[in-house]
Amino acid sequence: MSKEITSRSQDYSQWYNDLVIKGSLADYSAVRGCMVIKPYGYALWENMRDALDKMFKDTGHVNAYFPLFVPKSLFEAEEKNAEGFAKECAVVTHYRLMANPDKKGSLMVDPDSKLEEELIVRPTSEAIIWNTYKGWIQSYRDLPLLINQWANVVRWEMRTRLFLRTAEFLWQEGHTAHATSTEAIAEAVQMLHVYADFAENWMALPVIRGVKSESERFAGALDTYCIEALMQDGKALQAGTSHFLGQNFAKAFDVKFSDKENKLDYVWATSWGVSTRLIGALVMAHSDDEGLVLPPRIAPLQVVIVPIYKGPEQNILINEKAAEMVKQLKAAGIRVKFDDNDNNRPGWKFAEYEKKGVPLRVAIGARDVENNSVEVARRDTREKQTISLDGFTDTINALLDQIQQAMYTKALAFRDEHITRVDSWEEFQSVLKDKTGFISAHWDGTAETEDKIKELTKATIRCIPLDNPQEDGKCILTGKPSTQRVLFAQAY
RNA sequence: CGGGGCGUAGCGUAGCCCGGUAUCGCGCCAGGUUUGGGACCUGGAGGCCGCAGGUUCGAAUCCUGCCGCCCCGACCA
Repeated sequence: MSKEITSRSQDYSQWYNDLVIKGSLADYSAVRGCMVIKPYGYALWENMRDALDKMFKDTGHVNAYFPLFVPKSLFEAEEKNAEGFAKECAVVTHYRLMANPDKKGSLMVDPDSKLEEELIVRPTSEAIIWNTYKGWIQSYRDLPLLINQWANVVRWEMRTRLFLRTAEFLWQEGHTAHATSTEAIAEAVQMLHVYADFAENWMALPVIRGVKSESERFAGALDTYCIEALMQDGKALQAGTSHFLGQNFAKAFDVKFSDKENKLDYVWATSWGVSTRLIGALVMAHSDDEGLVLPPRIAPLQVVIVPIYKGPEQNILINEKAAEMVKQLKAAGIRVKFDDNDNNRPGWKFAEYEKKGVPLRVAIGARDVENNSVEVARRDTREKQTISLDGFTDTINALLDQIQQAMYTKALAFRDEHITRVDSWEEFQSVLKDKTGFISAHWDGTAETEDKIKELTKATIRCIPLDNPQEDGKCILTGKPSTQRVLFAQAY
């Protein structure tokens, strides 16, 4: 990692934007606060989506789709939820345009097309979904209801950043209904572990599993479980959340079921989601100054083969060899591209695929064909080695596994180095300022103290880790008694 | 909504203070030589200098208004 990104300079924003844009993941769009996800970035998202989707299905969930628009009356039904999102909603008030009589060639909203009831563009779908579930659930036999949807949502943020906080983003949201509180909590926790599993094993991104403090909790939830990751600049990023919603939404939308004893009760709910923000996490956790570094398991391209030749004879010879390699790799399920584009020279291609974070680059030239070998360069370490074409596919597979593992190990080491146990307020401030990262410290458990710390340092409680060891201590700020340490950090 | 910065070719920019036919790089097009770490040569295309108004013989440059973008705050379950 370079000095540029270890310090929290003002250039960090620029560094991040360059990675995303020059890595061909996404770009700013003509719509304020919204981004265009480019084909390469979308292919990455598809790989992430497919892996997650399989994990959801393996845990018994099915996919469905609900409307983009939420009538205001439904939106406001769950009071806390509505209040939490009210300040960032896009609202549809009219359904028609007309020619502007005062300005030729321009359109205006037709005042006669005003909607009787405004439609909220979903910032999240609890309301519309629970209104639907009301008609689907009568008996304990209808439970549990385990549904996920892949969708876009809109949150009208004042300031946006590519992937991390855009006005519109893609995500999945699971919404489940259960007969008992215990079962719903188990579901919320299970999905948290699914997310953590995905982050660690697919994205090579170590995360801390925890629960949010009351003031950081999802609006309308009784508990918010979360995974928290650490970025290379020492700031934390909430990478996924899973909420135990209690009976709040069931009560707001009157969703009751008869149990085995024919007693009526409200159902218990969860919701959980991860978004394209994960791509931002990926970029900030692994990239270096040469560009993106993508973990092999989700990289759109795992291997790129670059031919190096002088003259058409060599070209033909190398192309034949490369075609053979591509065939072998594809047969082994490896995502490979042979870049035989003659417009760009090898050096240009090397740099290009490094920016895009392709895990392995294979260079093949005349001398390689002669030696029955190729040169392989790892993106994560930038090491090059010459390998034999005998057992080529196995070697590549092994290298991809090694890269996946090494990226995780490296990120984990960085993360662990940046969890600091702190017992004094002075140290708390100096660690935040100089070392950055997570701080494990005692807290008196009050929202007032949490607010005060945020005001003084911009650090918030990221989570209370699951299975957090209990120990007596004194609050870092107030000195009041505390029973456990919690994790603080400045966050995205 | 406050504070700062910026709008000049597809992208990145110089010129603005001190007014006089818009600079350079990348990219693009054509041809050729090249190809083991972002090649080179030659030729070429591409501009309402953010928009509107004003001052002036003359405005990218000065003045006024507007619009847009970026950064820092506020905001971000």
